Amino acid sequence: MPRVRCPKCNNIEGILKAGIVRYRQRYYCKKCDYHFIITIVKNKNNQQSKWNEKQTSLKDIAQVAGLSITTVSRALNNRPDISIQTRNIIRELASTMNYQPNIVAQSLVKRVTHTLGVIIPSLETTIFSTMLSGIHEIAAKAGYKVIICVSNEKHETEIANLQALMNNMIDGLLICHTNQTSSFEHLRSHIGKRIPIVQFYRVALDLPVPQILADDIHGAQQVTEYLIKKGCRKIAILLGSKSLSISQKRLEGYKIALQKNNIKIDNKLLCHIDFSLEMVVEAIEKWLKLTPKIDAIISISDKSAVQIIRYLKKKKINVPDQIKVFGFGNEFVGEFIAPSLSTFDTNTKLVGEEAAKLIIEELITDVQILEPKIVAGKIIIRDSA
Amino acid sequence: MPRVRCPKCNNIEGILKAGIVRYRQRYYCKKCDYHFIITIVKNKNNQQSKWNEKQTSLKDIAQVAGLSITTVSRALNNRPDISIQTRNIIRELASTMNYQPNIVAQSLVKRVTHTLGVIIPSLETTIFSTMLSGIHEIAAKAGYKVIICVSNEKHETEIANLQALMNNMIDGLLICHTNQTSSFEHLRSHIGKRIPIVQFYRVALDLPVPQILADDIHGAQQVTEYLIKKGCRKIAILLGSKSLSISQKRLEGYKIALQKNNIKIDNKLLCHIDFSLEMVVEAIEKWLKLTPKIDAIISISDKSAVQIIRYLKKKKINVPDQIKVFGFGNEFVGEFIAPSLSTFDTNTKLVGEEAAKLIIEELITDVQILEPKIVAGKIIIRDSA
DNA sequence: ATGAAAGCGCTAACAA
DNA sequence: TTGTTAGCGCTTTCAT
Repeated sequence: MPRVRCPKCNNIEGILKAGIVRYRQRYYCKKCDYHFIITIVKNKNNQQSKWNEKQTSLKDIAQVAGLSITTVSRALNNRPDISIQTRNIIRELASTMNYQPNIVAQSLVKRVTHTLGVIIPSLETTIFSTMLSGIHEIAAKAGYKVIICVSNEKHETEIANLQALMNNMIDGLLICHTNQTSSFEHLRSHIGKRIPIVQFYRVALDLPVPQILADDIHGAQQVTEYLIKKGCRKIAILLGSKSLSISQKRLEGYKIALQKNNIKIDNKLLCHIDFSLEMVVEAIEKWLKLTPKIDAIISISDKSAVQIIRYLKKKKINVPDQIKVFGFGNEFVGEFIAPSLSTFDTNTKLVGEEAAKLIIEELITDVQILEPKIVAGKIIIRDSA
Repeated sequence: MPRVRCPKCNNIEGILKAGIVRYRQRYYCKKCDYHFIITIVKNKNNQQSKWNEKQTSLKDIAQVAGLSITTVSRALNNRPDISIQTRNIIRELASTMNYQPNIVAQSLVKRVTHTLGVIIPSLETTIFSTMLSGIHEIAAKAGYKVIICVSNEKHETEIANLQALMNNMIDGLLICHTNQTSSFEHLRSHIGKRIPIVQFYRVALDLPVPQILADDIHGAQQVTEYLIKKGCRKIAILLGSKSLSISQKRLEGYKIALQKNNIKIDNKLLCHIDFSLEMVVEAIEKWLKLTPKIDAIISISDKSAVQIIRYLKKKKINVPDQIKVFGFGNEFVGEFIAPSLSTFDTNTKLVGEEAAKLIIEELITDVQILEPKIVAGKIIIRDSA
């Protein structure tokens, strides 16, 4: 029995348990023949009102129940080595005292936080928030919390975020790189360490880190082949940063399709941009000056594709008759623009889900799967092509 | 000096410091006349490789430096009461040993996690991810992390999320209620306790909890008045759940505008839905059967508004000539649909930013501002009205 | 079945 | 300027 002091004679010996009253242990002091119940000591410090509302801890419960902290912990954790009686008393007490375990303390001792860190380039782009949604959904199901860091497409912010997360806050990290990220040293120093990492969507292919990819090669290939079948021969393609898997792979798929159909690859038809409206416009203007005229544009994002369509409309260029336009991502807007946008649905939510599954799997089994996983997508034909 | 044991004679007394070699304290044992440097003890447990990569702790640094943990802590926290020399040694050592403070331990002792919890109904709706983006931006600037919980518009999930967050994980909570939330008991029990709460966008108006609102009344009023000015008299309005501030306030603004212009309020023109496409269609179909014919529809969201426009187009009803359509939210899609969507820009990102500012302010100053704060928006006129 | 004690990594009051 | 000690709330051996 833990040390209990008689409130009357202040004696510590000769204190006996004397039944339970309203879930509280009642005591009897032999020396002064006194019955008492230990009441929770209220914090009389009134300066900061909100700190009075201290969370009840195991200690508080233990004190009231007249049991040791250990026993209370065991009861609350459903350990077998405890009598059903005390277990029930403690659980009842915990609920009346509104006990909530302090998970920070739990994390410290267990060295597990059940929290996943996610670094994404933006929250205001549909594909990213959709992937995040997928991640969150799986994480929540598996009992993991999700803590987000937005890099705002800035490499330095990505590095800073990484730094900020790698201090025992998280059990695992999911990362989707910035558009400008071309060096991966910041990641390299964390590979194989305590915290598992998974790259998704935009990944560094040659890094020994598990990765989940959209089906970029096949997607781009399918789209390009479709356009060729429709008679296009001068197909321009708008890409993101050169160092990103997403650009590389889509370019690869594009090239495969052209080669298969014996169409020469024209570097003037390739353009790497960072997706600001100005750069989109700049790219189109450059393309429109070419002869022979281009007859199709594949855009790496639906948002840009939609802007392209609008620009072409303004220039009185008919879509799809003169130029066909194809997007990537199947965002909401594509269905509503006129002409409605043909696009490759990369299944972004599933990409997020798979990424979360992969890392949780690794956390549970401690097995790493380095083979990149590709999430299938599908081509969606609408009016713009 | 902390206890140092001579590796040769295993003696603990008579050990002297003997200079510093490569940032490490060198010792001299008087008894056996032996110089030594303490090396970090490697974990030889090879079962789980990744646990070998234990983070270096203050203790490790202290041991290597031959100083106490306290001193190391002080040096790393830039406390004034430390000699510049040791400070530099320790910092250098920390960086070579790649020290990262364990913020879980810090949180436990400081009782502050620098983490904000956010409960939102969805991540796949632009307004919510935009608000989240605003929250995150401000939080990041103030050095707070953000942990997200998605309620999926389910009341029970909201309750579960709340429960999951209220266990010392977070310093403050930002909540945007579910479409179906009508009882707020789950929140009530946390009001005034240790963790401050801020409601945003969709709030329970009568709860004594700080709140950030979009300018729903004025927004709806402005929109309605604009439509009236354009000659509309039978203006239908599509709303969300009755218990939400957002529906109530927008309805209020709508009614004010009608009353001001002596137009009788017709309950058949009001419709509360949950935003599934089916319900949108159902609502329109009901309205289209009315005589005299409706001449305008105000939708509580741009997404629904866009669906309305498409439906009307399909039914060969001219927008805006026969029926004008107005949305709320100024989402990306509105600019691209034909006819382009007139909308009330609720400035959602700013709503998020203000919510984050409010709670961080409260965390820092411990002052609560219960006066609801309204974030101004602006009406955007395009082709649909 | 229950309790004492150690320890997770860190901070802070008090000593020296 | 530095070290000792206690303690944050919890889990986990090891006794009993």
